[in-house]
Amino acid sequence: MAVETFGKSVYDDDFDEEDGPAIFKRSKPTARQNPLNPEVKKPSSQRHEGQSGRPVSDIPSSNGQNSSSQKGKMVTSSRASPVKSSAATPKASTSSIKASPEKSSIVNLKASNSLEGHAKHSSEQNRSTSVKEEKKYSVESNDSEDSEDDKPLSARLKGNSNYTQKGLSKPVPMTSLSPMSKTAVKKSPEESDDEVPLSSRFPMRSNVVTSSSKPYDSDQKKPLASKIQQNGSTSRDKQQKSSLVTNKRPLDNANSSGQSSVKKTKLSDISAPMKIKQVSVKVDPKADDDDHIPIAQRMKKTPMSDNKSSAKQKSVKVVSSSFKKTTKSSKKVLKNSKYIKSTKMIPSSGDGQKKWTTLVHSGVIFPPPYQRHGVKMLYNGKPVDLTPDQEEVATMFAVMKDTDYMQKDKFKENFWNDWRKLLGKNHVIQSLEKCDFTPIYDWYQQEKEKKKQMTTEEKKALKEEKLKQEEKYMWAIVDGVKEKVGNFRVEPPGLFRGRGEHPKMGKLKNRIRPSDITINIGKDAPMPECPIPGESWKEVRHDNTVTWLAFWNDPINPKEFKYVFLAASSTLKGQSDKEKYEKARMLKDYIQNIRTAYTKNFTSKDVMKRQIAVATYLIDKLALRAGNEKDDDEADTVGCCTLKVENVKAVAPNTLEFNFLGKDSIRYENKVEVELPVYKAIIQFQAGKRGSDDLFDELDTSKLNAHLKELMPGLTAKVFRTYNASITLDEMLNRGTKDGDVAEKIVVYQHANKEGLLKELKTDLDRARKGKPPLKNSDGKRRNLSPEAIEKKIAQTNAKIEKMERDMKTKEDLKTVALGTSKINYLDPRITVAWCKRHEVPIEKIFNKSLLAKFAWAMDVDPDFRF
DNA sequence: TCCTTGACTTGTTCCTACCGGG
DNA sequence: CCCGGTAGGAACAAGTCAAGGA
Repeated sequence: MAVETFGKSVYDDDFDEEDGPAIFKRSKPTARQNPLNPEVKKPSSQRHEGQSGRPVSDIPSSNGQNSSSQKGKMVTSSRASPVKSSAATPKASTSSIKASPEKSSIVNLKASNSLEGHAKHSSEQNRSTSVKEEKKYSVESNDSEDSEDDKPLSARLKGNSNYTQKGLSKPVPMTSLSPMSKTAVKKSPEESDDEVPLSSRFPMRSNVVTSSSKPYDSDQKKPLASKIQQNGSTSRDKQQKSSLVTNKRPLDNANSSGQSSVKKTKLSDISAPMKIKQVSVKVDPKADDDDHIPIAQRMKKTPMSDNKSSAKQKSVKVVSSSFKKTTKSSKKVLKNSKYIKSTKMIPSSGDGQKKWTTLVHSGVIFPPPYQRHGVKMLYNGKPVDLTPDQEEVATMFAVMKDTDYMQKDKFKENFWNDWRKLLGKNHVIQSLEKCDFTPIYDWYQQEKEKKKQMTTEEKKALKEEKLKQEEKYMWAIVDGVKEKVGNFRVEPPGLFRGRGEHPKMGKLKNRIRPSDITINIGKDAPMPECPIPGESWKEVRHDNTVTWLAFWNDPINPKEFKYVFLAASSTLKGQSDKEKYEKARMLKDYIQNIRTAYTKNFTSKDVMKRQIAVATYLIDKLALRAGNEKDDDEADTVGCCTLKVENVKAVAPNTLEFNFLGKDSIRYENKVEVELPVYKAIIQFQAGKRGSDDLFDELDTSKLNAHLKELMPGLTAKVFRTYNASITLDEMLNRGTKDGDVAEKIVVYQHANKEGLLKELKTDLDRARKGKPPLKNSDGKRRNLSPEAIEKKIAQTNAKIEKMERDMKTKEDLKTVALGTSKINYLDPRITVAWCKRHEVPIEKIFNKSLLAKFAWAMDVDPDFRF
C-alpha cells in the first residue's frame, strides 16, 4: 500500500500529477511518518514554546504594492444600501431563481403546516392557495435583494420544478413542498420506515446524555443501512456520525477510528482506484500545478490519525456518548464496503482532539515592503510632501476614490483619525476636506493601465517569478502527506472594508510583521525561517489539537484572529466537511420528531420553551441563521435569536413579515404565512415591548443550541441549513432523474431567464415604435436601439434559446443545477456524485476543479447513496 | 451562569484569465 | 484578433459554536 510511496510523494511535486495508481495516502497511522522527521512523535498535544525563528532569508522582493489598491466598483450592489428595492437588478428581474426563494418560503410554510398540524391531505388545498400567493409575493420580494441569502436555502435549491405542470407559464420553484413537507409528506413512502421508527425511538434519544451510545447506534443503523446499501461508506458514515456529533473539540476520544483504521486503509487503497475510473472522475492533467495531488490519490488518504491517545471524555452532555458506540458499528461496516474510499476518511476527529501527528510547513509569506511612488497629493491646492508611511496610507485612500465607501462619513472619519496619527499634530494637513488625492489616484490608474498593457509573455514571467517565491509556502506536510495551504500570504495593510454600516470601516489595517505571528508546527519539524531579516516570530507552538498553521491578531479587532489554514482540498478540511454532512444526514432521522416537538411547544406555557419552539421553527422553515449576540463595534445585524420586535410584523390573519439586516448586512425581507400558533406566539412575544427590544427575550444561541442538543447529539442551528439544502437536492435529483427531468428542468430554467430578457426587449420594441425612449432594463444600462435592432435582438435571443435547448438535451449538461458557489457549503457532494454515477454523467461536468479537489472525499460514494 | 476567547465555517466581493462571438 | 461577459479563485469579512474562566 501506499506507504512506500511516501517519501517521494511528499517531496516531489510532480509526483501527484501522475495519476497512476499512485497511492499515496496515508495509510495507517503508524505508517505514516514523515520522512523528514522520521521519528514519529508522540501525541502530546500541548503547546510548547518554540524557539523563535531566525530571520534570514528571502524577502519578497517584488515591488511593494499595496494590495489596498483594489478599487473598484464595489459595493454598488444592493449591499451598500440595504434598503434597495428596485426590481431593476439584473438578478431580480431575470431569475426565477432568486425570486423564488422567497416565494417558496411562503409556500413552504403552508405545506409544512399541513404536515405538522393537520392532516396531510390538507396540504393539497393549501398548495393551490399558495401558488397564487407565490405570485403575489414574488413580485414584492424579488426586488428586495439580490443576494440569495435572504431566501431559504431549500427554496433556492429547488429552483424550478414542478410547477410547470400546473399551468404556470414560468417555472416556479418547486417550493411548494417545503423541505419539511417533502420529507414528511412526500417522501414518506420510501422513507417511511425510517421515519416511523424514529419517532418511537425519539424519546430515548433525546436525553441521552452520557450514556448514550445506544440511542444513536441503534437507530442509526437502521435507517441508514436500509437506505444505503452495502456501501462501505455507510458504515463509515455511521462512524463518522458519531464522531461528528461529538465535535471536534470535545471529542472524546477515541478509539473508534483507531481500531479499524488499518483495515480501512487497505480497502480504500485498493478500491479507490477502481472506482474512480468507473465514475470517470479524473483529474485534469493540467491541473497539476495547483493541486498536485490527484484526486484519486487524495481520496485515499486516510487521515486517521491513529488512535488518539488521549481520550478525553468530556462530560459534555449528551453528545459524546453517542459517538462512542458508533465505533462498533463502524467496524462492521467496513467489511462489506466496496466503496471504501469515503470510508477511508476516518474521522480522525474521533480521536478527540488530536488533529495531526506531524506537521511541517514553511510559515507565511509577507507582502513586499511599501515602495513609494513619490506622487504628491494636494492640500489646499498645493502639493504636499509625505513620508513613505504617510504616503502609503494616503494611497490606500486615494485608490478607493470611486467606491461607495467615499460616500460614507464613517469611513472617512475613521480613515482620517488613523491617518492623522501618522501625519502628526503639526502637519500641514489639518483636514481631510482640503485634501485632493487625485494625483495619486491618477498615478494608480496609470499603473493599472501599464499592467494591462503588458504582453502575455511579460505577464507570464511575472507570474512565474511570483510562483517561484511562493512555492515553498504553498505546501504543508501533514502526517506525511503533502497538502495545500490555504492562505499563506499575510494580509497586506489596507483600509478596513467592513460591510454594511460597520463602525470600523475605513480604519487602517496595519502591516503585519513577523513579531505579530504565531506559528504552529510539528515539534520535530524544521522551524520556518522568518522571511524578514532581523525579525522573528512572535511565538512558535506545537499544538496538534488545532489545524491552523499560523495566526495573528486582527489589527482592526485585536480580540480576533486571522488564521492560516490548510486549503479546502486538504484531508483535514475534507474530513470535517464530511462530518458536517454526516451530522446533517443524521438530522434526517430526527427531524420528524423535532418538528413534532416544536409544533407542540408553540403553545407551551413556559415562555422560554415557546420561544425556543418558534425560533427553531423559523430556523427550520426559513433557514434563518442562529443569530449570536454582537458587540457594539460591529455592524448591527441580526439572526434568529437576535431578532428585534421591529423586524417582524404580524399581519392578520397569519402572515409574518420579516425585515432585517442579516449576515453581511444583507437585508432579509420576506412575507410568510405561518401556522396560527406561531403567529399568535409572535404577537405575544412582541406584546408590551418596544421595537428595538429583543423578540426572543428569553433566548440566545447557547440556550437554543443546548436545547437542540437534547433532541439530537451535536445538533445546532446551522445544521438545519445543511440538512434542508441537501435533502432538497437529493429529492430533486432523484425525483427528476427518472425521466430525464433534470436536464429538462435546466432548460426550463434557462428558458425562463431568457424569456425575461425577451419580455424586456419586446417592451422596448413597443416603446420604440411609439417613439418613446426605452425603459431601463435590469442591468441598468439600456441601449437605445432602433425597432429593427430590437427585433433583431429578439430573433437572436430566440435562436439562442433554441440552441440552448438543443445543447441541453444532447449534452445533458447539468452544471447549472443550482450549485452556486456559496451553496456548495450546504450540499452534500455525495448526493451529486452518486447521482452522476447512476446516470453516467461525468462528475467533472458538474464540479469544477476546485470543487473536485474539495470534494475528493466524496468521490467514492456508493451510487445508491441517498442523503 | 455568564462572558470571553478561540477555532473554524460561511459568504461576499474583487480580480483575472478564459471563452465565444463579431 | 479584439472584446465584453463570466467562471473561478483569492481575499477577507462575518458568522457559528464550544471551551474555559470568572
